[in-house]
Amino acid sequence: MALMSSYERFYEVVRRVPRGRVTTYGTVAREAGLPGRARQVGYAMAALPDDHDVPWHRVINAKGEVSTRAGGHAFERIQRKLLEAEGVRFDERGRISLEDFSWP
DNA sequence: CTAGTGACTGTTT
DNA sequence: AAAACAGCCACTA
Repeated sequence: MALMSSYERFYEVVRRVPRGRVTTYGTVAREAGLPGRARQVGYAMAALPDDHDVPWHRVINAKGEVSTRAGGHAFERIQRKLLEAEGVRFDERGRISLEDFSWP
């Protein structure tokens, strides 16, 4: 696997995020060797194929919140539920403590 | 080719 | 603490 698209690089990084931890878009870009491309990470997540094995729900924004998306809040609700099921705790404002849960 | 858009972020108001 | 700004760049029309 010599050549990988930037999307595939992002997916590989997200696959390394352990259960019960979260990481940010900017961190994924940096770990993938493409610093400053946080927006592309979000774009890559939106473009995930149906048969992926990428824990996309562990990727949140730099504020520690689940990012909102165009179209509706259904996915955000699912994302939060998945994280809570892994033991990630949200505060009363719907934010995660990056101090406690961020990866690496 | 240009222009608009967006699962973002760090800095400055 | 929250909002505005300026970078960022692949994708689409």
